[in-house]
Amino acid sequence: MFSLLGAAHALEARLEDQLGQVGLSMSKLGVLTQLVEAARALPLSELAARLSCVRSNMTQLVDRLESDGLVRRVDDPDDRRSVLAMVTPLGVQRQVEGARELGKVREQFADAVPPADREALARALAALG
Amino acid sequence: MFSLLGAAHALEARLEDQLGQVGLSMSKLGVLTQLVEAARALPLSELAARLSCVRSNMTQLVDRLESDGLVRRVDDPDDRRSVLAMVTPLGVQRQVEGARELGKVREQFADAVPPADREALARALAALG
DNA sequence: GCGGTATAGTTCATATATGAACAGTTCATC
DNA sequence: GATGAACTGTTCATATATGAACTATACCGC
Repeated sequence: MFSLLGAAHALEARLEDQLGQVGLSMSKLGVLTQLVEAARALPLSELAARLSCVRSNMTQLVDRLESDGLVRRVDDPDDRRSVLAMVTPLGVQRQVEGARELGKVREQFADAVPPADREALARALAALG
Repeated sequence: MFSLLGAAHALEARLEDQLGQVGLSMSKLGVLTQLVEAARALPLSELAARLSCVRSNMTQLVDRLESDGLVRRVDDPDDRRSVLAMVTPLGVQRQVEGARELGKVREQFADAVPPADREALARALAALG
């Protein structure tokens, strides 16, 4: 159990480190990726739901993304309660860079797992979901 | 890669939840367990090293443990720079309760992994360490 | 239309973690 | 013995996350 937590911790550290080279974090990249994939501005609640976190967390995350210039808050014309997060051109560019860095880590990860154990690993992890 | 992160995240949530029932967190239980196992007061740096975190984190963690009444700060008679964390009787009691809750999660975890995949899982996780 | 309920985002308090900067202390070496 | 390097814990700023409390808005049933 603790090897799983340890491995995940080490992996997260490597991810944060790699993303740090383009000025991102896993959380920030997650938001940008959702916005890029949706190809439209999304309400903060929608983002919170997609990234499985509470709304107050998204408020702060978008605050930071906004002050990084990667996202802009826009009023929702259809619902005055709602605030949409819209990715900026710079944000799109960063998302691409972040995804590239993520890909590198993914490769290293794949290389590190003994090929014979991949299926069993996937199965065991799925059983824990 | 993301199933690993997801599984670890879910596991952590279950752990925190279970420990929450006795008023602890993984971090707090970690400190208490180190102190109980060492059977003596330990300097905060030593605790930080054992739990692989930075010293400033330990300062805050011990602050919270102290206000919970589970730990006391004591001057180190041999080194005036050093501050020792000493577990209180209540802290010892909590550690026992926390370890019991941890054991429950460990059992659930073991039960969830298909027996045939255990070795491969261990091997794969070790390769990622 | 009104009233109650649900939803959206924010704010606040809190927990966990990092890293930089700082003050006091120890220690090796000259 | 003085000096400088190394170490101790703390403080501060920051990032990430949760959950409770709050305001404004939307919507449902009557």
